Amino acid sequence: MSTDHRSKSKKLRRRDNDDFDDRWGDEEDDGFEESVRSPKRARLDVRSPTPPDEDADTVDQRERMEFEKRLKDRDKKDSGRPNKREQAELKEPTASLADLRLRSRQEYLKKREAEQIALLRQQVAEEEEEARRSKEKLTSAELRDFKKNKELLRLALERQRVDEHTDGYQLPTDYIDESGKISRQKRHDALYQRYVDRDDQGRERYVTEAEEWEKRQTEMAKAQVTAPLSRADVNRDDYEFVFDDSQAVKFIADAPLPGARKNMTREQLLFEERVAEAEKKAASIEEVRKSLPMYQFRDQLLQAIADHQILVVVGETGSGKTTQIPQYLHEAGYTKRGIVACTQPRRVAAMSVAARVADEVGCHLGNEVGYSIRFEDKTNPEKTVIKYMTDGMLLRELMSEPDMGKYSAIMLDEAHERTVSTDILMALAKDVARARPDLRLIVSSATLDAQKMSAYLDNCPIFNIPGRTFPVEIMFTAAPEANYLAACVTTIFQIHISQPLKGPTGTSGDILVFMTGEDDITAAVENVQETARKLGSAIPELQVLPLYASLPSEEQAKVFTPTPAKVRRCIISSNIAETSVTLPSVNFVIDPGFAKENVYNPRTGMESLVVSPISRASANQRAGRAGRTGPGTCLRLYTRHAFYNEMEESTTPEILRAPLHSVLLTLKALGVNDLLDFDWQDPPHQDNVIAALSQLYAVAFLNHEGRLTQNGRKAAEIPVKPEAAATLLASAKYGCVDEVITILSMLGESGALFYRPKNQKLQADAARARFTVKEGGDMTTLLRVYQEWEESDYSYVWCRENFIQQKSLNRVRNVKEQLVKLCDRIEIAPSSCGASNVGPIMKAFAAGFFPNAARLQKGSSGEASYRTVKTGVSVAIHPSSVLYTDPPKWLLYYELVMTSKEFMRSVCPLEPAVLVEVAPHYHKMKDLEKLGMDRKMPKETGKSAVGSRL
DNA sequence: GAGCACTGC
Repeated sequence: MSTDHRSKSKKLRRRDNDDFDDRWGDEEDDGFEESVRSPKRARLDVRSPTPPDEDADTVDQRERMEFEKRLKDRDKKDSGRPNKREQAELKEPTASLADLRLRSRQEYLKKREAEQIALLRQQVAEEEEEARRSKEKLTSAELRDFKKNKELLRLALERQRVDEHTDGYQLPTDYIDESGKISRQKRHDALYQRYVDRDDQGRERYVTEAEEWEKRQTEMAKAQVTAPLSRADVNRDDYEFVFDDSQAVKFIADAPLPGARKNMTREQLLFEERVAEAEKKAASIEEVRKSLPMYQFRDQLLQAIADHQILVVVGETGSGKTTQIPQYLHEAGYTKRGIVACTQPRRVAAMSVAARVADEVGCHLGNEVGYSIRFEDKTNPEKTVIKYMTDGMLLRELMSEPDMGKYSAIMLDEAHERTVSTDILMALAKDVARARPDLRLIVSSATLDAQKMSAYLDNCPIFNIPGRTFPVEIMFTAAPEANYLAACVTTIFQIHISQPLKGPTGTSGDILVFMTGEDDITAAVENVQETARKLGSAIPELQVLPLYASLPSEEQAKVFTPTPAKVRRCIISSNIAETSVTLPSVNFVIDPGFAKENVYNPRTGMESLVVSPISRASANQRAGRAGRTGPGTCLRLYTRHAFYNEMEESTTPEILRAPLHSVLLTLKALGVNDLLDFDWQDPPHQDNVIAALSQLYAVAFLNHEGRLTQNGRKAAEIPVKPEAAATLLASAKYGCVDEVITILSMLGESGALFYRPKNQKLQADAARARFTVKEGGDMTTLLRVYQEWEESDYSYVWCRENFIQQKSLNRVRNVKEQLVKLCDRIEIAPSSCGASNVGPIMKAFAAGFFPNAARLQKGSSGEASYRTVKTGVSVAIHPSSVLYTDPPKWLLYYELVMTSKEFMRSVCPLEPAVLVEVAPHYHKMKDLEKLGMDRKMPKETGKSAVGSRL
C-alpha cells in the first residue's frame, strides 16, 4: 500500500529473523482466511484445532460477507437515485454488524436478567425461611434488607410481565400515527436520520453505522484505500508489520508450567472442566467444599497440625487452602480455645475470603466469621471464631497483646510474598510459640520458598497440597528483544491473527500484557489501537484496555465486564494484575520481564522507582495468570538463558528495600530491644538499621539506651511515619492539632490528589493554583484544599470542578478520622489555631521534620538548587510544589524522591531560628549560619538572585 | 516544568 504506511510500520520493526519458527505468523500464500485455521496453526494451539464455536463463527462470517457484498452492489447501482422499491429495501434494517451486535447484547442482557431474578427469588426464599426460624435474633437492619430484597423481586417480576405483553420494547407515542398504528415511515426516518449522507453529486444516499465507522477509520489511518476493507481484499503487502514473517517475534517453546492437571490429554481436560462446571452449578456448598483438592487431605492435615506446632503448607492456587484450613481448624475444635486468625497481605483478599467462608459456614459476615482491616472491623467479640485480617492489622493488635492470647491458631497466608508485616509476624509468632505450646502456626508458601521457610521455622514439616490450575505452555524468545514495547505489540497481533478468539474449552482467548507503568501502558494501548485501526475489518475486533492502580475506578471496572462476543480483549496492565487482581478470561500472557521496584537509599533518605528485571517466582506467577479457566500460553519476551542465568530466583523481600523507621519503632513497641540480633528471616542492611535508629533517636522516640521513650510509645500507635508522628505530638504544644492532623492525612495522598487530563491541562493547573497558600507552602495549601472540600459538604461535584480525585480525598477523610480517634486515646487534646494562622503549624512541622531541612544554594544559575542540611545532598523542589516558582531560602521537605532527578516533594518554608528553637540538640545556629554564607558571593547577591526569579 | 509499580497500619 502506501509508502507512508510502510515507513510507519518500520518503527515497529526490530530485527530480521532468518530462521523463523513456524509456530508464529507462518502465513503461506494461502490467504488470511486459511491461515487462521490452518492445521499447522494447531501446533501452537495445544488444544482442539476446531473450536466448538466454529459454527457460530462461520454463520456470522457468511452473514458478514453477504452484507458486504450487498453494500458493494448497492454502491455500484448507486449511480442514479434508487427507485422506490430499492429505497424501501435499503431502509429496511438489514442484518448489519451493528444490528447483530446489538441483538446479541440484548439477548445476553435478557439471559442475565433471568438469572438475576432466579437468584433473587432464591435469596428471598432463604431469607423468609430464616426469618421464620429465628424471628427474635434478627436485627432491624437484617429485616430491612429482607424487606428490600422482597420488594426488588416484586418489581422485577412486574417488569418482566410488562415485557412479555409488549414484545420487549415500547415505541414512544410519537411513532404512532393518527390512526393509532405504528408508523413505519416515521420510525425509519428516525433510525436513519443520522446516517443520511450525500454523494459527490449531492444526491442522498444512506450510510450504515458500519460504513461510517469504516470511513472514519480509513481516513484516520490515511490509507489509500477507497473501498471498505474486507477479508478478501487484504493485500498482504499492505500490512507488512503484521504479516511479514521476518518481523514476527520468534518464540521457542519450553516445558509447560505443569499446573495441577499434568499428564492429562486435551479430551480429559475438556471433560474435567465440563464436569467441574456441572458440579459447580448443581452441587450444594458442602459438595463444592468436598470437591476441592484440599478435602482429601483434610484428616492428614489436621493430624499434622495436631502433631506439629508449626507447619509450612504449600498450597498451589485453587487448592482452597485460604478458605478451607481455618474451617477445618474450627471443625476440629480449635476455636473452643480461641480465635483462628488468617492473615492476608491485601484488604480486598481479607474481605472477599471472609465473605466466602461466612457463606460456606452459613453465618452472617461479622458473626462467627469476620474480618478486620484498617477503617473497618467486621467482627463480633463474642461470636467471631474465624477472623480474616490484613497482616498489618494483626501486627498492630500485638502491640497491646504481645502473647497472641486470644488466638488458638494463626495462619500466615501468602507468606512467600514477604511483606514486612508478614516477615515480622513470622518471627514473633515463632517466638510466642515457644512459650505457648497450645498455639498453632501455619505458614502458607509457594513451592520455591518452602524449604527456606521451613529451615527458618525450626525445620518444621512441609505439607503439600496440589492445586487446581491448568497447564500453561511457556515460550521464550530465541534472541533478546531490544525494545520490549514494540515486541509486545507485535506479539499481540501474532496471537490475535493466528489464534481462535475462543479457547478450546470455550473459555475466552483474552490477552494480558504486563508493562511497567502508566506511561508504557498508555503508549502500548495507543500503538495497538492504531495498528488495529489500520487493519480495519481485516482482522477480528480487538478491544484494548489499560489497567493500573491510579486509573479512575470506572475505567478499571471495564476489565471485569464480560468480553463481548466475536471480540478479543487485550488488557495492558501494570503489576496490579500479578497478584491483586484476577482476570479469569485470560488465556495468553505476554511477559516482557520487567517491573518497577522501589529502591531506598538509607544514606541520603531518597526513594526511587527503578525499572528492573523481575524474579523467576514473579515470572511464574505471571504465567499462572493464563491458566485460571483453561490451559493457556505465556509468551516471555526474554530468552530461556536469561530466565535461568540472569533473573533472581525470588523477589527481594520488602524489608531489604524499604525505609525502616516505622518498622523499627513498631518492633521497639513490641518489646524487641536488640534489633541487630533480632531473628530476621533476611536481616536488613546494617546501614539502614543504624540510619533508622538514629532518626528515631533524633526525634526523641528512643533514649540514649535505645529504649522507647514515652513519646515513642505514643508515636508507635500512630500509623504515620515517625517524623509525622513527632509533628502531631508537637502540635499539642502549639495548639494546632486539628490543622496538623488534616495536613498529615493529606500528605499521604498528595501524589494522587490532583489529576490533569491531557486535554484540560490549563484548566486543571488554574484550578490547582487557586488553592495556593504561599506562607505555609504545600502544607497549608493542602490544608486549604481539604477545608474547602469539607465546606462543600464533601461534594463530588466540587472535586470534579477542581480536578481533584475524590477517591484520594475519601481516604484522607478516613485517615483523619482515625488519627482524631487515636489522639483521644493517647491523650492529645484537640486544638485549633485557625486557618490563617500559619506560624504554629510551621513550628509543629519544624519540631517533627527538622532533620529534613534544606538550604538554597546560591550562585546556581537557572533552577533553584538546594542542599540538605543533614546529608549535604543536592536536591530541587518538585515542580508540583506551590513553592516551585518562588523558592525560599530555607525549607523543610516531607520526602525525597528520585525520578528524573533528585526532588523534594511537599515542602514548606522555614525560619532557621525556629529550627534551632525546636531542635537545639540537632541544629546549632552557628552551623546554620555557616551554611547560609557563600564563599564566593556576599549574602546580598544570593538574596537578589532569588528575588530576580520572581 | 515533572509524572507515581504495588501493598499495609
